[in-house]
Amino acid sequence: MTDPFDQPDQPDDPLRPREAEILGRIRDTFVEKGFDGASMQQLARAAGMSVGNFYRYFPSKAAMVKAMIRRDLREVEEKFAEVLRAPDPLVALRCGLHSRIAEEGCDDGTLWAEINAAAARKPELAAVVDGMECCVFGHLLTTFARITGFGPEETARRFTTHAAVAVMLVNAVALQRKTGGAAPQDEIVRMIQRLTDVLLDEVASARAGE
Amino acid sequence: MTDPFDQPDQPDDPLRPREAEILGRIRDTFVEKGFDGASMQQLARAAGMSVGNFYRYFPSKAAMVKAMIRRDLREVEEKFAEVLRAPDPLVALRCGLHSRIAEEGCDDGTLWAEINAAAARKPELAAVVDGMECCVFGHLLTTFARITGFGPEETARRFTTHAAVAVMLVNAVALQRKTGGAAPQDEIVRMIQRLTDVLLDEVASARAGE
DNA sequence: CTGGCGAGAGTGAACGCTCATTCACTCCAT
DNA sequence: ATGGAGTGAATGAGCGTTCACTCTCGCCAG
Repeated sequence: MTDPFDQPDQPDDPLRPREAEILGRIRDTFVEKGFDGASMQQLARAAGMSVGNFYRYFPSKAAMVKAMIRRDLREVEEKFAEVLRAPDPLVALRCGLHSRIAEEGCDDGTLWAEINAAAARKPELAAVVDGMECCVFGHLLTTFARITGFGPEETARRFTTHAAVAVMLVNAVALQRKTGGAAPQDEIVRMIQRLTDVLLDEVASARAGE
Repeated sequence: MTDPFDQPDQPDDPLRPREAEILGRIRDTFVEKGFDGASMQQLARAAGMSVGNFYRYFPSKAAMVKAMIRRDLREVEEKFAEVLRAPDPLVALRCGLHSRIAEEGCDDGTLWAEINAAAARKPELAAVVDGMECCVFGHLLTTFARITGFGPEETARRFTTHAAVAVMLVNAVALQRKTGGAAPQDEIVRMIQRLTDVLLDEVASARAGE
């Protein structure tokens, strides 16, 4: 637990291609077996290599999850950058949220549920997850600021809760297990999208100087 | 996996007091270590007894979770019965949902996240969780029917999605890990309550014969 | 009153197994 | 020949599960 290898925690380390490839290969194993359930030998086999060699790339399960989260975060940041570049950020954000909610149905959700559950008891994971959420928060608030015309601190004062709840809604869809068929998935998606619209409308209707 | 001991799966078996007491003692261990993370010897120690004796009460971890879920379900059914007895079921339901959302902050959430993650890969658990959700669904729809005056099948046709999303919102609050302080918990709670109100208002505004 | 008996609660060492982690080793391109 | 990539047997800790055992009652025959 002393983690002497943990120094290269620079948020900008570029995740070399080999690591990324391995991450892609072991994903399914994590989804199927869970964080505690997946053994290092199973993960190594899934990655197509021996245990010993596997340790050269990821010294622990936590390290893998960290890498996964960092990779996902990178994608999300890309999306936010696009939104800010768009001519109408409100429309772009709404559209981005909608498609994120619609996509989230796949087993991304299972993986995320697993990571969240694991984070609840491994503090080092919790730190990474918190870092990610905090970062998403920041981007969301920046976008809100652009939309409303408020300054950063005024935006934070008014809309931090909106941002938090928006994140929760996206997570909620992701975490939803496939219910036996009680309600059709696409209708649920549409309704959640409508609820996010309620939040965005509140933000948009508070434009500065109106 | 043959589960010959599983016959007493009658949904109405009364969960004898000793089992209930043990459940109360091991709860925290499950919360701290997770489903796979908590070992039988740890759980037995938490229950204040030896491993051997522990097996006399719960032949597997899944059995414990089943018992926990059944106990929770019993409480929820009690609440729904109250709502239906109330003079104005809409008000009672709204109030019940609100307080459920407000209470859900404690580590109930962690436990539920754990159970959900575990259910994603242990089919026998998934069955129990599905059973519970399905049951909650049913009660919610019954209440909706009472509120609107529609028949059961018409209510289901119109409002199954509303029920599903309401359940999701409650879960979302429960699953929320304590974020470092990005947004104050009570404001988030209030906003989620407002979103459930959006759903309930839609249901209520569709009263039959208006 | 008493002695013995059986049932239920409780014990913890022991079994076979899987796990995370290490390490002496081999390849092979440079 | 050097060093990075890769191997897989070995180690020891910890796991779920079992089982032979003890302890403590209440009960009834004598």
